[in-house]
Amino acid sequence: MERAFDPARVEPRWRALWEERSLYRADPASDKPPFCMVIPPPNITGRLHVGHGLNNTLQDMVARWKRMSGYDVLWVPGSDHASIATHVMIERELEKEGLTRQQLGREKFMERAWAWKEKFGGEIGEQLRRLGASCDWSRERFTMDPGLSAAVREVFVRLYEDGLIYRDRYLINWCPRCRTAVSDLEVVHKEMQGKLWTVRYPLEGGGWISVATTRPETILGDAAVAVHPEDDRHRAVVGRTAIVPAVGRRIPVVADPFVDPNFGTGAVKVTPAHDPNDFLAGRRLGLDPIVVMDESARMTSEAGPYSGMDRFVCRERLLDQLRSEGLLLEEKDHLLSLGRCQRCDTIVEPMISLQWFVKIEPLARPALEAVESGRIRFVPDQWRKTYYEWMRNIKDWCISRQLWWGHRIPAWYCDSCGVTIVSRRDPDKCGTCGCLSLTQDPDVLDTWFSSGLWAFSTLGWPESTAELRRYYPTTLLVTGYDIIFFWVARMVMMGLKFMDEIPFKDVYFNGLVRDAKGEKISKMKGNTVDFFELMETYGTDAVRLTYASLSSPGSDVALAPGRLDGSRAFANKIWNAVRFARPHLEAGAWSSPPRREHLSEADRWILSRCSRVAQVVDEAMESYRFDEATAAIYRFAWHELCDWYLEMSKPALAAPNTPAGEAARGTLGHVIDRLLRMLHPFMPFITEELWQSLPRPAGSADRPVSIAIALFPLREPEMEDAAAERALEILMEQVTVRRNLAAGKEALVARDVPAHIRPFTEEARQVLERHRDTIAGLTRSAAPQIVQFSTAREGWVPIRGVTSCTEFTLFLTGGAEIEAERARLNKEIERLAKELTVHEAKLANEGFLSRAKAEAVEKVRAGHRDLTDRIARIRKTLEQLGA
RNA sequence: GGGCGGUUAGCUCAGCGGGAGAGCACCUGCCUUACAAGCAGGGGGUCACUGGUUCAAAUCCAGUACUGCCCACCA
Repeated sequence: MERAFDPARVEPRWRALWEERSLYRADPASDKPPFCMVIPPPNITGRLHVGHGLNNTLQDMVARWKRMSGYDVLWVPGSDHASIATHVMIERELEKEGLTRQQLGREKFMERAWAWKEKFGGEIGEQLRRLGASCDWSRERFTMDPGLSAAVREVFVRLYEDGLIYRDRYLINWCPRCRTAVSDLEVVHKEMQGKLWTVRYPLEGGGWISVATTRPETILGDAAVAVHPEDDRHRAVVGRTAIVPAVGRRIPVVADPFVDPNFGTGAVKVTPAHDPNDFLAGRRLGLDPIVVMDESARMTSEAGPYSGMDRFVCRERLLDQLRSEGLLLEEKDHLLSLGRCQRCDTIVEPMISLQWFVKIEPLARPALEAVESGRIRFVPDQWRKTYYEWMRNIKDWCISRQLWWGHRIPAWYCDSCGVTIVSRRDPDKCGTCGCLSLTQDPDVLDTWFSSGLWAFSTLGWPESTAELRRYYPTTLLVTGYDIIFFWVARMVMMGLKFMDEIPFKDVYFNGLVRDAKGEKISKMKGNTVDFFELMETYGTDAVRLTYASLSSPGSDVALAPGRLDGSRAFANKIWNAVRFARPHLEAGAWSSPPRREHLSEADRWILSRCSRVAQVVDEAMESYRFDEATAAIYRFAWHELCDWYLEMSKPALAAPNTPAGEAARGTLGHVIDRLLRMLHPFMPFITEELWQSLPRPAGSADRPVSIAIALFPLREPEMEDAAAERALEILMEQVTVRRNLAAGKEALVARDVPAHIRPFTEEARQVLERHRDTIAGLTRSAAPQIVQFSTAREGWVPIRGVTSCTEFTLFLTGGAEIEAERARLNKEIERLAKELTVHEAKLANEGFLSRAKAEAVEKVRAGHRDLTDRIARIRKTLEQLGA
């Protein structure tokens, strides 16, 4: 067995076994209690990234833990067609070929999209397996597979029949690059330095009124100028007619309270076709919208001389014209928040358009209640507020997209009478006029429409399947907080509407993954971390452990190399602990749990600790404290089992045929076995490898084929032993103080001169009497004497340390050796003092620091501190020598 | 403009009413027959600031300052 853990050699083997044996297959007929999660389906737009890594690692930890705890676990895997996101990816490819999707045509485009899906959809599965994800692959779903498409259609029709889906001409967000409507959520607002222009509109019959705008090109679509009804400055102009510059349109000056009299000039241009506020104002005031931009954001014929021009070119030209006509009064910098397309970053344009909407309020009300009442629990709790905030101010959801990749809207329009037919089955004729010529709506649905159904559509809805009956509502959803509105909220609404039941009981929101410096990872910044390289470098288990150890509720996860290093070191530590244990376990029979009669105090101590840690881990998992669970195991494995127990039990293990040896062997086997099992959800590969490599205890039933289906360790009250724990605390304290006293004075510590321990209590005395040899072994020295008074010894120098229950006296060699050591140390101080002088001079010379030099100086300072420290330490040793 | 977080050792983070902690980095000594990705020891923090509550505050309350994120139609 190799001296170091090599993940690359170990991981593939177990992935194969897990797959072959279908270990993660759920069984609706099982008599175990069900536990179900649906994966947040990754988009088929590309490879998984570190964020997916975190999300799926946490899910897998819960899945494995629950499976080992006796649940029938169903973790449904799958992927999302990601309508608009996939469009953007494919269109980027097309662009390289000099094509647009319109040139390619709908059919050809769909072929490409399906090919894309085949490629990336498949890779997603591979990548999840690579991570060790214990999904039920036999139940893998895709948002556009036939079953889910049927669910989408059923939902659309039912919502339509219930009057919750309607079609309307309304002002929506339009992405001119994607050439589709997008929902409010798909618009990302970014602050930018822009300009605010003040423009003068002539009034008919003389005079003028000036208005401010950040988008001058919309002037061409103005339908009115509005002022506040109470604004005295403008009272006189209300009712008069203004002339729109450049196009000469005559528009009214109106009064409406939506105008803020304190902003700009107090008068505002009204462009009902291209601004949300103005759209509503226009409806209120009965103004006709004038559409001046088309679907590519080029100016329409309504824009007169600017017709056919790009919106931003038009802006500049128009400004030139206004300037030359003396109508541009002012131009100043203005901070503005620009809406951009979430997927392609193009500046979106508010546009009037005929779209399908979901009337959301009736769906939102029960969804709000489900969380308020606690039927659905959010972890961490703080996200409830965010959810409430959004739900209480929710607006109708624009669900139609002028795209091709997605679920086509099941609506047909009669070519002769124009009636709309929404139907579960494709209609062949118009039910109203009998006409045979019907045209299906060309649009597809927002990608989130289908993901909103994911919790039940993946289980077979609208069919009443065994899965649906058994696993719905699902138990837990693990997802990122960035899709709380996009996805979580919509699943709650859809679940309640169509299943009449919440979609999940708990929602755990994992953090965002950030880079080593804690900064948000983005392609723009160029600080992306390749997830697969990460696993390559550190091993999947170490990456998983790092994710878990950094997952404290409500905080993001920074991929700090230090943490990853620590996890990798831990994997190696476990590897070597088992490498040490294996020959002993192979040397003779052992039973688990070990027979009690010959157990040493150390045995009883580690068994007791093992039980307590199992309980801590189980409780931590129950409350989704992955950080606490892994910290408890880490500490136990490294700092209790390895640092103390393995060292203490070596003498007993060396004598396998004695009762003590057998007891130690049994203890070791028992504890290692349980450690591996409790660690398995976090580090599945290494634990499987090691667990499989161990001989099984005598007389045990056949071992499960995989540790993944072994039982998760629980507390064993009969193993808990407070007396042994207390005794070991005393013992460890003595060893530590002995090491402490000797540290740095190795030359002066006599191995053959016993130390004295003066116990303060009878309890301590008894413990120490029992463990004199253990102390000797762990400190590589002679056994200490347990004394009532520590007496001075001729020719030896005592140094003393006090513990909670003893005074520990260590004797150093006396006389000549001390003098020699003193001389050596004095010389060392001299040398360091010289070095220190140099440092001080350097620091003094710095005077004014250029910023660039600051770092170098900081280094010198650190060196300075170190030197000072070292001198102080040596002085301390000298003092002790003098004592 | 609203809302939610964060500010603890050089770095990444736990702790959230009585002892200031972990991993990494750093320093010292060790290749001790599981592990040098290791062992043993060590240094390092007015727990952002101010005020309040309390016998007691990193921890509770109020405010301040930075900082991150979400939401929002102010032209």
